[in-house]
Amino acid sequence: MTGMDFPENEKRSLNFIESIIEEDLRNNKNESRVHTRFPPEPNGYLHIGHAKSICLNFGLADSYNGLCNLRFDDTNPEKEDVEYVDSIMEDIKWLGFEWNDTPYYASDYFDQLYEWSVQLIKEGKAYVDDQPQELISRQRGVPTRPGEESPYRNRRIEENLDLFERMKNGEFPNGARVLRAKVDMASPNMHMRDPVMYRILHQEHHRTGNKWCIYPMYDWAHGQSDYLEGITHSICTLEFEIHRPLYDWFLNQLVDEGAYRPRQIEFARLNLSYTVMSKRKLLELVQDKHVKGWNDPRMPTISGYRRRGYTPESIRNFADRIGVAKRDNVIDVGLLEFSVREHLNQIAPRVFAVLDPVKVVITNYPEGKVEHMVLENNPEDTEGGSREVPFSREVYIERDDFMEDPPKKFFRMGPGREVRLKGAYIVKCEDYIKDEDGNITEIHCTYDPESKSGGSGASRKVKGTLHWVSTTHAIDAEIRLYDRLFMDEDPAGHKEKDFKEFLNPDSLKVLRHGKLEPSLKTAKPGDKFQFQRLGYFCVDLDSADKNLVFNRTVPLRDSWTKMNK
RNA sequence: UGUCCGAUGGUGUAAUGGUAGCACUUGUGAUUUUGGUUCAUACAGUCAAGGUUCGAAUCCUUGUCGGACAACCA
Repeated sequence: MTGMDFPENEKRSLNFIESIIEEDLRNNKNESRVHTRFPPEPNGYLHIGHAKSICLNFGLADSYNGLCNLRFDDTNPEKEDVEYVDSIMEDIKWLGFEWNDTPYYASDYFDQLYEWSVQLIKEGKAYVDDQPQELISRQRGVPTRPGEESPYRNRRIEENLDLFERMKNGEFPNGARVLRAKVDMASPNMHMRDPVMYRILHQEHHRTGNKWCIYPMYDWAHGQSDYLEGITHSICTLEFEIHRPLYDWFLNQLVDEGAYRPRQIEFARLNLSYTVMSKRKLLELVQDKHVKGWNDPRMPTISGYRRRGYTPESIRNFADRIGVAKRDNVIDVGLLEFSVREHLNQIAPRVFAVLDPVKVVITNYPEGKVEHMVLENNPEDTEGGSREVPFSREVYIERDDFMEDPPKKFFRMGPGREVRLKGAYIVKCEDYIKDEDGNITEIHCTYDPESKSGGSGASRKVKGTLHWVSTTHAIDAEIRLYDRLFMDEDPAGHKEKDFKEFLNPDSLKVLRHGKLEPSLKTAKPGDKFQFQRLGYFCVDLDSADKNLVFNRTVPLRDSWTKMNK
């Protein structure tokens, strides 16, 4: 793996999974191998929650010189699709990870799983149940009381064998029969009450086509897949904790005591404030066209963040910061944004862009004169170089940067005040013009020729510094200021409500006439910039008219707005 | 009145019987050609009650609170 930005010398303490692994290593368990896996179901795009799991699984394999498989958990053809398979592989690569060997698929094990099922039937540990779903569910009962055994539970082995084969051969319709493991109907753990191993599903599979019409359930497929791949540490989220006894039960039926076997370890999934991360809900947003696709920049998907301008490094650093534990958590989305700013601050060139322009005329600056001001691209990057920005008699500044009657703590332009136009001159506001509605249409300034940046008189200090764009040289661009899409502060708390009530109506604002400095003319899709005082922006490309379009990745940290609250 | 899991500053996460540390947030200050960045500094924590121990966030007991589990989803 490449590009992890952790200082080598920094001593990192172990999280609880690392502690478990190190103990296994000390005990020489499984020949001291470390082999993890990332097992998404290809039924949606990866989101920021998956990023945590990816960083964990691939990161662990990396730090213990082990391997990490990518395995598609494709046991339910009703929801799955190759589009998702492809996007998942793309997103993992983009995050900077490489999976062991080739991608693996649970569907590659359908034959082996079938064979093992036959073996369990022969051993009297599995049976075919003819009852309808509702009845089976009712017999399972409630967690506080023992369940009731199915009348088919003690069916003859030969009959089970025959029925199971006929299930496989397609002799029965969907839902007619299931194969169940004979575990314990009285177990306080509902998952142990004779769980379903196979259901009948006459449904084409995106990889096995029409070969199968019975498909294994998660519990019957997952641990066995881990075993077949030589996984040592099967790391999953907390909701599978209660499945672990069943995970172990199945393995115990197939594997001798003391032999190699995988071990399931659970951690708390990521919850992000203001962010909905349920695949079901995200799918609904896509299908109902609230967003333009899974990679809409407002989506908390990996591909959405990528398009919005997040970097893989920042997401990996975020994953490292939030840590791993078993306690339920809600991480402030501000921490993700901090991680993004932190990285973008190092790599993104500063440029001038004016989103809400008002014209400034420098009355004592010669008409027609143009000076090319030299500006540092990035003060955080000594090798970032510099560029020339044309300056002339008329420039745009941000409407917010002028106040007719400014309060004391406002450092920017106001009548009679002096400010510096960054990289150029100190100007003084002499006058301004308003239209009949009271809107300011033009500001008149004079400039101090001695104050040119880099010149002998440049040391004079003024309170404020403004960004600007020469009116005759400015280029236009569409600039999208994305806001948080979801208002859902506690995703877990509102699960019964329609989450769409929490959609933020301001989540997409388009400013069609941003004025940009001319160097941006050559910007390419994916290029990232800091628009001074406005935030970090990433070039999207509007496929329709090839106009320059910028997505705001994240606003700057803004203490000015805080001061005014 | 089931089983399993969890509980450390506002939010997260370390300390594995021996100094409760780190990050984000927040406050203050310094630097600054953007009020950003950077740096310094401050505030703030072991759910409760017992027990074991020279010593407990850590081990034990009880309680409280929170989460997960009753799909032919994963």
